[in-house]
Amino acid sequence: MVAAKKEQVTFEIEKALQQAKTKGQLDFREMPNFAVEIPREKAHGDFATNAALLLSKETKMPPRQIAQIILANLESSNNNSDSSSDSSSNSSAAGADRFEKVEIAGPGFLNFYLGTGWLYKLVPQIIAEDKNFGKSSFGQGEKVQIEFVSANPTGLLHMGNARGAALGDTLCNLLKAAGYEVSKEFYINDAGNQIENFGKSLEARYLQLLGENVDFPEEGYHGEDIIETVKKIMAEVGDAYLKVEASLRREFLIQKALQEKISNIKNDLARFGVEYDVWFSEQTLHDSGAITKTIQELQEKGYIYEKEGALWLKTTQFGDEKDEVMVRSNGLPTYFAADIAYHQNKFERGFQKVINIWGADHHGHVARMKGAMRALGYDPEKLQVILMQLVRLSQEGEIVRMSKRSGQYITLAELMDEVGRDAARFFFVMRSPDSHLEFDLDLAKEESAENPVYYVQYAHARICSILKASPEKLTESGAADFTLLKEDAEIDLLRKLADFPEEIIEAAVSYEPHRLTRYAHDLASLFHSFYNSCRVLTDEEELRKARLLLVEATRITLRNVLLLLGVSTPERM
RNA sequence: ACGCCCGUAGCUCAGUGGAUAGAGCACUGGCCUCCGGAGCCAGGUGCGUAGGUUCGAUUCCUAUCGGGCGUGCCA
Repeated sequence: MVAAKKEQVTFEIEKALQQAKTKGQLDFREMPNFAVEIPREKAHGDFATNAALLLSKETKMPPRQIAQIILANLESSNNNSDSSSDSSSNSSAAGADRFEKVEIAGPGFLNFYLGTGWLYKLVPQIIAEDKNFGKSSFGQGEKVQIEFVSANPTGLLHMGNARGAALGDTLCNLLKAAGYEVSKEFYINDAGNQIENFGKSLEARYLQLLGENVDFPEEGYHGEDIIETVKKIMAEVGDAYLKVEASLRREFLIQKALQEKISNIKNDLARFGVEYDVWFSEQTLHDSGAITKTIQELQEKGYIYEKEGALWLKTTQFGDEKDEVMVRSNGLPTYFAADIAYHQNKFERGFQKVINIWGADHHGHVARMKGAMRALGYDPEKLQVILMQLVRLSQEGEIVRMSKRSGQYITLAELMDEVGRDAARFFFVMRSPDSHLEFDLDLAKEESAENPVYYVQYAHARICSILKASPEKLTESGAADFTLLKEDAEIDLLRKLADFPEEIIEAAVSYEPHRLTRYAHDLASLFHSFYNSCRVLTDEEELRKARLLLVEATRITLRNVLLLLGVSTPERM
């Protein structure tokens, strides 16, 4: 709705510029790339453009004078349209869509005032669209694959994984709402070195629990959870693997433990509201020969050479500081080689866009991976990596150091126990991925009104309460005279509701889920203000009906945005 | 040493090549005969520093300082 208005404004300005050029009033070669935006200040109208400022240099004229010319041409084209529509039986419908007024302001901005007519059509539209309000076909069904979390199955999910989960899942919801076809994927690193390590750690714990005196591997996983896992396995098989060959024992423990770990991860993520479409095993890439095939392909294209018994990829050709090993001298492919094969596999599956959410500690990997994709003949632009900065945990004013090796970290499960899913998800998505998110455990634990998620949910619950208390059911008052909604608080609320579909598109295309929490908070805030200045259940029947429907439209929008965020929508709190 | 990210109010963070840079928390003072006070309204010396590009820079560029991360035949 807003988008349509914006297009109209853009179109009118272009028409006016063209007209001025034709008349010889303005001299420019190409249509300037002017902006049409919703001004920060309400006093600056519904839309504003900087077209005159941009043309100042080329035309060698003062911006305000240019604005004056544009304005004059806007008016004359408006008049033309008006006179043509006058011949129709009723010109007021067309007139309502036209600008109420256009002003020159500041250094040369043109401010457009639309009036309120178009806003009054909004409420019934939102109510009719209901769960679909906000959705669009912007993405035109483009197939997008998004991989996130992909935590090593050797441990539990930590805060960084939780941030990735919240961001990734919300981004998926956003992209779907914006008309993309999205597939969510978790890449299971169930092969390679860390699995070897995992096996050694499991074995050591197993033998220790059976009373054997063995050292724990230096590079092993020291976490308590490994012991728990081994205990569970022992409850099933006892000491049956005490005296078997070490490699068999290790293999058994690895398989059992992986099963248990992955199932834990799945459960924790599901509890966090995240369900994947695909769980992709790295091991399958080894088993199917996909990695070998990828390496061969790179070799044939001349990107691979041998040195000191290892195969190297010429990543320096892609701007890397040094080349990377693909196959170690012991014959085993590296994680990097597997990851290239994995990404090739993604493109082979026909995705037009492939998104990864990685921790910032992997940033060195981005250029290499994009380079590898180009080497394989794919457009690296289609691979989008969202880097998120690491989560800092603070408690009692101190930064808590987290390390997977040492097993010192707060898990996703613990986080949900303490602060709940709603608060955790909202909190993680609230910050831009670029920010070093500081998670204050004490504050989060408090579960008090300090958490912004309650503020938004409270608005929703409050609305539900009003609707319940209403003397008439909404269906009885489907129609209303919305022009009765004249208060500033009402108009502000309507404008915010109108923004929602475009807000989704912008958040989706810029991969910025945090815009959504901002929108949710702003909308809740405008509702609370409205609530305090306008009584909904007033004795004036017509006004009551109009306000009830406005409130219902607000409820729908709040619910839809919370749904996108994966946050619950309580009717009572 | 080099590379990437960040530096905005007391704290945690938004934001933009444009008009008077915002929110939450904290602090102070108001607002319930009335739909939920987990609410509303009012209150602020802030864009790390120095140059440059521009009609206009907090935003873009360069340098510099401070913090985080990375630079493995680990993942």
